[in-house]
Amino acid sequence: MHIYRTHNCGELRENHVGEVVRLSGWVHRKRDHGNLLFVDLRDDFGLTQCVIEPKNPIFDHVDSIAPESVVTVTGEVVLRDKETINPSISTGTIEIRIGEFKVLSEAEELPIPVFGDQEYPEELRLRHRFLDLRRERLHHNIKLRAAIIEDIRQRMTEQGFTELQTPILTASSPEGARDYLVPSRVHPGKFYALPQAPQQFKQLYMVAGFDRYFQIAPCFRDEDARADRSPGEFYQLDVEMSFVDQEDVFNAIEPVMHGVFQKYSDGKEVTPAPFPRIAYADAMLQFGSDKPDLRNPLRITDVTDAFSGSSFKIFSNAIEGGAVVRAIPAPGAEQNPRSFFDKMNEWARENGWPGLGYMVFTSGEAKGPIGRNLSKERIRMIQEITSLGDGDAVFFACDEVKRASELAGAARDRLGINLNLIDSDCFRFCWVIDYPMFEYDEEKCQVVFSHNPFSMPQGGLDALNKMNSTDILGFQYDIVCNGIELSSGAIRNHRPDIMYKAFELAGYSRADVDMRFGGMLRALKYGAPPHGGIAPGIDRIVMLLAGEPNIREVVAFPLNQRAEDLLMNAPAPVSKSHLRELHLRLVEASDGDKETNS
RNA sequence: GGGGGUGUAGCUCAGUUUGGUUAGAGCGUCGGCCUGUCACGCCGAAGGUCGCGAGUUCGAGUCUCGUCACUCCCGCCA
Repeated sequence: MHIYRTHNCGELRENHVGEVVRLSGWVHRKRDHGNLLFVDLRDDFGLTQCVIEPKNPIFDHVDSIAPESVVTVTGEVVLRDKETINPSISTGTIEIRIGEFKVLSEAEELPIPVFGDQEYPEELRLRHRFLDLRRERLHHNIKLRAAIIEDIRQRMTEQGFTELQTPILTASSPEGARDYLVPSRVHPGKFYALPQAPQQFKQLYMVAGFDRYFQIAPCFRDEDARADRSPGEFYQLDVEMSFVDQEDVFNAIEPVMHGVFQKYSDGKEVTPAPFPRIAYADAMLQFGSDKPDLRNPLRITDVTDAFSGSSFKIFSNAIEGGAVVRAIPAPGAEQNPRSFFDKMNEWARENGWPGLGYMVFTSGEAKGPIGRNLSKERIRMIQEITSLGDGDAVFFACDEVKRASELAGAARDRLGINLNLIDSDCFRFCWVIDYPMFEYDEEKCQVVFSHNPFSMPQGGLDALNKMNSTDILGFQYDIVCNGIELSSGAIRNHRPDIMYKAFELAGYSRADVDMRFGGMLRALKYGAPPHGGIAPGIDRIVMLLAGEPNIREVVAFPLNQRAEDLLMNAPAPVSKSHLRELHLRLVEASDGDKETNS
């Protein structure tokens, strides 16, 4: 008989009755009836009930074992009585009569129990992650993550993608997020950087003639955390394809995303391919966001014309000053008390907006302070544009374009929740396309890349030469699911002449570009195929499918919000000799330093 | 860097609004009882720097100020 086990804890059935078996696992739970003791034994595969009676000489030994100790149980599989069958576990028709009981590893009193679904503080959970990972929720999430990654690999491979590796120690990238730096021992004063994404390497693979690349790639960015953003590191399904246009990328990715979500969505409806495509400008208008949540049926409309030159002076004056008015519908909201509408306005003001006007349509009239100041024709115009009528209400966001969009988008989210309009039982995908290539940075007072500088501008060199730079669109796209941005992607700029021109518009000289992107440019000068790709975030995909509100719930060993590893104690100070070897000297931060740095 | 929330037993939380006797409950732990449980049940016990510091007061878990930790958001994330 094997020293540890003949079966696992989720394996035994009625057909094993009569066999003497050996199981090893954790003591999940004990139920002591005085003259009868039940021990639930748990491993990765399941739970098996073991039982012992006091006439057995080892009863006291078994009785005294602490929960979560690791033990080996040897004994006969016996059938349970009909009335003691437990249908909620796979091994519920049998139990093991304990013959031998060996303790492999005793557990001390637990800082967090493994049994039960009580919530515990995250700090405690992170410090004892190995215990938290034993618990059902995290254990399930991590196994789900593994299954999803395996499934993605299979789907990508089947579609003719080749899984290729890229370096972890590489060069700092001048655009984008803050890098994690690694000092070089061999080259005093010089540093490697961890890749923010394998962006340039995957393009180099295309140039090297590998037609379709993918990788479950680690990415490192030194940025502050959010609920859906792990600090430090995260994983992307990194994809790049040769000789493709935007539609080819969509056609390659849609079946993978749809397939994975369909398989692991637990019956929830998934948007069938092709996913809706929404132009960036339309997304900003209709959803007030570049990551529209299509589960929310509300659509924002522009009603500036209905207020322009009207006697509702607050809006008409603002419009003369360049403002727009966006309407957020609240269908069926008429029955709500006045406080419902006032609270929305209050919320907008609390968040720094001038306010949120509203109108309630009832028995052919528009009630509310705005309705009284507006002519019948204008009210009819608003009803027409918003497709609203009696019984409905509408909110108005009046501000300059960007801020009005933002407010309308936030109000749309809020109304969707308050009016209970969100269908939570589905995964709604869309593509957001036609991103502007450049935008004007108010602080820097110059045109900057609004997305990925390596993207191909729509219209190519012609557009860069002739168009107003902020009007130029890029072959850039995002894939969004339930309001969460899963990925950005683009058709890349594979032409050095177009690259120089694009960077020139963003204020880089030819010499700048040569210095910063020399490797990439050199590659493009010796025959580069047109190519493009995308990189959906693995952690966010798992988060959506696991139904978790926080990305740390689907990462086995996450850093906390301040980018610390509480289990391994990182980051940590290093010895002087270690620093010396790397040609580093620590500088105490004085007050003066702090001021000049901040 | 900024804003919000939280901080009371090992853990989850009540008590803070309106300052007033010995700060409570559940889970866990420990002890006792219990032959069919699977969130076993019953009885009992131990367990507290009310995050920390200062202040107001005859008196502070409760009020004020400061500070720290965690978390959510803004900034940031080509």
